[in-house]
Amino acid sequence: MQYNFNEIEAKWQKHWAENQTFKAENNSDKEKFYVLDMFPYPSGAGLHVGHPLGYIASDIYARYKRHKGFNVLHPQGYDSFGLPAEQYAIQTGQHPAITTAENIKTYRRQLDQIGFSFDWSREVRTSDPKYYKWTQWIFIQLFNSWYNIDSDKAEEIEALISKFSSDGNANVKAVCDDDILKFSAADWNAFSSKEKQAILLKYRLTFLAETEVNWCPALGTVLANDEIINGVSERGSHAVVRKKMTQWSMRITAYAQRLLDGLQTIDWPQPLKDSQTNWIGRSQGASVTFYTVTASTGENKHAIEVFTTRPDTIFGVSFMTLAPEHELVAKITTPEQKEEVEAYIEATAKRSERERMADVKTISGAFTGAYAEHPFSKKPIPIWIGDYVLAGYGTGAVMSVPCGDQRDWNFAKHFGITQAMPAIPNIFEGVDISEEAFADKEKTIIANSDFLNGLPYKKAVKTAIYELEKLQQGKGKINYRLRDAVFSRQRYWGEPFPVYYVDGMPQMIAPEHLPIKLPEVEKYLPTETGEPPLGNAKVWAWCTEKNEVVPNSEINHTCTFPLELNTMPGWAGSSQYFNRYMDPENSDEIFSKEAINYWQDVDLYIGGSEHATGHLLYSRFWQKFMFDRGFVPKDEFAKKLINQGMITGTSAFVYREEGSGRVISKGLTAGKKVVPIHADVSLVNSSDELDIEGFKNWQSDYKNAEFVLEDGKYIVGREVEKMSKSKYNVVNPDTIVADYGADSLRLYEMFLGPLEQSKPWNTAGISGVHGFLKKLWKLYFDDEGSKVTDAASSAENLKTLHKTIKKVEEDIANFSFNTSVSTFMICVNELTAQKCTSRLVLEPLAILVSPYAPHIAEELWNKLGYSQSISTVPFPTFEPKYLVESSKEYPISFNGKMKFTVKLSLDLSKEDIEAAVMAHEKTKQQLQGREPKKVIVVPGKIVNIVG
RNA sequence: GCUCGAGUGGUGGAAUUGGUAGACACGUUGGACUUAAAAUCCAAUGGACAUUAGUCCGUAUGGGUUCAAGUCCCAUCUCGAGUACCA
Repeated sequence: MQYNFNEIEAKWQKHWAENQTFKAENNSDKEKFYVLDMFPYPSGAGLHVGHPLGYIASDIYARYKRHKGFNVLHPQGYDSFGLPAEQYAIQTGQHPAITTAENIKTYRRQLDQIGFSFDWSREVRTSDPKYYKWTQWIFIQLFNSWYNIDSDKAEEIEALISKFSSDGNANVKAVCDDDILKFSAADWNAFSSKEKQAILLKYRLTFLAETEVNWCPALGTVLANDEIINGVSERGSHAVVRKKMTQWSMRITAYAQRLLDGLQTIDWPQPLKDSQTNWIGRSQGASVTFYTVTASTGENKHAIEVFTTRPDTIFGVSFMTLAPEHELVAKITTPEQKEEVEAYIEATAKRSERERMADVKTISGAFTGAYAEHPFSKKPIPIWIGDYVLAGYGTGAVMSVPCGDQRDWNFAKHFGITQAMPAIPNIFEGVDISEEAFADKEKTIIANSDFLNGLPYKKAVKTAIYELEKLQQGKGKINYRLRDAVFSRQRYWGEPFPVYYVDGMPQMIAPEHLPIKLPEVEKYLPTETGEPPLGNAKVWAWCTEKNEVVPNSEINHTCTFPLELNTMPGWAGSSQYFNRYMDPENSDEIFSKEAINYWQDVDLYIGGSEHATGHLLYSRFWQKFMFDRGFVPKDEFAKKLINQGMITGTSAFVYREEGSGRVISKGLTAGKKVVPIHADVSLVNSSDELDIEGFKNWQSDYKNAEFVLEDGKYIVGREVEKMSKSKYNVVNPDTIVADYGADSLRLYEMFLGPLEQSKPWNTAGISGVHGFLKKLWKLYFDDEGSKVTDAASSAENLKTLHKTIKKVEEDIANFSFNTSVSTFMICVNELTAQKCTSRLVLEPLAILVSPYAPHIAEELWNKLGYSQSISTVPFPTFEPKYLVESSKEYPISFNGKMKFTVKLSLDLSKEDIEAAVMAHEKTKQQLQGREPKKVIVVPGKIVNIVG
């Protein structure tokens, strides 16, 4: 009987689908286990071999947990809103929903043929109105919440309103906009409805704000910082400019500290935690207020607030620097300096992000002519502007301490010739600052600083803050780099907001009327007036009487109002999808209490590290919000997370000689001017030899090109790059599944190397795992049929089996799937050599292999006489008694170098071992009469003879 | 620049708390079977020297700790990922 993988795999995939083998129940006596993959964006290119890597790993884990008796939730779905489908729609006019549905079909077919144990009955698609109804619902919950600093959590806005009407806002401590005026209860009650709404908007967790955004004219959309790579859009590499816009924003900053603290409670990779920590960017210091001094005219003093991590260096301040965009610049600049300052501001505004990044060495700035007063010495300090100070961080102003900060030092040196720039004062004891600033805060004490003299860093910080507080010119402060997240996108293919506008004020549509479905539009581009694509919709108004979307022509601003034209960003749909899987068909609630209380949270989440500061941070934010409001029982959504590494492609290159146009084999290119050109990897064999005819047919430009060969062959160059269509290095899983089977693909992807490591794809080695599956098959069958007997298993058989059980369980616990594949190979090699046919060994072996190669395992199980699926059969139990050894091959080392081994009983004492080894003939030979200085004996491990 | 990770045969990689470096595969070479090929099976395979026995050298580089270092410490180099003037 042959191992016919195509037939077997099709048979079992059909069986699993028909019997809903992997359907998870929301109530069970079994313990729950939730294994989650990052759901894919269904792109038009389909899956390549890199995509399934994480899915195979999580599938092995999920299947293993089923064998261990858990009720496993292992869902899959699609993150199906996104820019590519929209861009395709713009180009072709094809509705993104159609493209998306087609792509999903391809993905589903490709996923199915790999034999994943997904519970497809729970599939979600973020672009499905049944799903995004709940994304809209969460948005409404955020809108109806504010962050109470006293209780340190989000609370209902109703509670805030009743506080306002009874006490005003004086005692409310909230995370909110910072331009809120104080009002009493009487004031509040006297406000108009619109005034009240405007004030509440400053408190809500999702709110409208005028924000400076990254505007990409080519895409007609705003991009998040993490969607911009090297100053251009991640997708399409279009130019990006800064622009002010009214946007929906999410008050993620309210959660900055809790997002940091929560990292301590979850088992996520350290590099990922580090990158979230850096992204949140907590820094502890002080805010200090400086007042401008005005010359004779006696104008108003202006307050300039700065944030500093070094209040201890307050006496080292020799000038101040404001961001060119700082609002005070225009107010304080003197008439004499006006021209220079304005010229500088204009020049900075012109510099694109890209230019600023490419050129960080250039120091530029301008003097405003204004001075501030030092809070303690009362001396005047010149106020400069410079683009090294960022408007978006801190207060957009810094107190410059050139002796303690290199950028301030550079700035002061650069402008040292102007009269406005004072000489650099040194406030550090015994430190030379003539060549560079001294930023090491621990290694000195403060000098030339009045009451701070002689104090080390920590004490000086405390004292400085204490004195600033006395003057009411400063206080200790914690600053975060994290900024509120912009939540509006000027796109078509995203979730519409459940928002309409009455008199310019946003109103939420009541949850019972959700979902608000995306309207049809003729064009997917922004409108000619610069409005988002939904501005093209003809039926996009909200009637408050009918409670439905009606044609725009009915807008009368009394009962029918315009709807929001922006849509939500990509991360909206992915920030709670893991909870929706728990109860995806529920149309009354986002999920039932029973479902969320049963499943609780994700036990294992596998996905790429590129989501570290996007999806994974936003999801944690929404989860904490959902927790505060009592919707979920856990404030972290995933206990454990594993980052799978990227599978890179091995690109192939041919070399075209400049001038002649000849295509030269790699070995002959030395000393010639050649341009490397990507060749499709399918045209190259495993010895790097190019199929020249194939290449000519593929690239007709080279139809008549002359190919210069070495030894009669054209050898291509190889380079490891990210797998991508444009690099012609994509390997499709379909052909591998057709040629070797899904089980081979699964084993091979695991066998390639550690899960978390990135590694190049190379199909050459797949014959190894395929050969293993054939050998496995042959343990059970020969040409006549089944070989399995009821014969007793030998001690040797059992030793092999239990060694394997032990190792595989350890490997799964460590996500070390590559080594368990090796272990299986060793096991099968040994059992083959032992001619093992015992059912007592071969049955457990089939179960062991089942999580990794489920199709062959099902078939073997079936042929062993069982009618049920192998998928929930208990995992074999490791029994140490089969591995007990009575003796050991001791490695005998001389001065740490292993020379030979001696087989000795493990019962021997240290002294016995030493005596046995010393008496050994080879020992005498090694020592050649010398007397050893020392003999190290580690029973069970090693003997080392020194001397 | 900063943060994190990694450097082991021709290749992918293994070595769980310091204790036999190179498991398991791929590739290569030789052999068996075959008219031939595929498939399958057997043997060899880190390098150098040595007919055999064996000797020496080997985990990016240079030091160190230790009876013993791929593993621990210090310094350096290279590569990868993230981040971008964060006051």
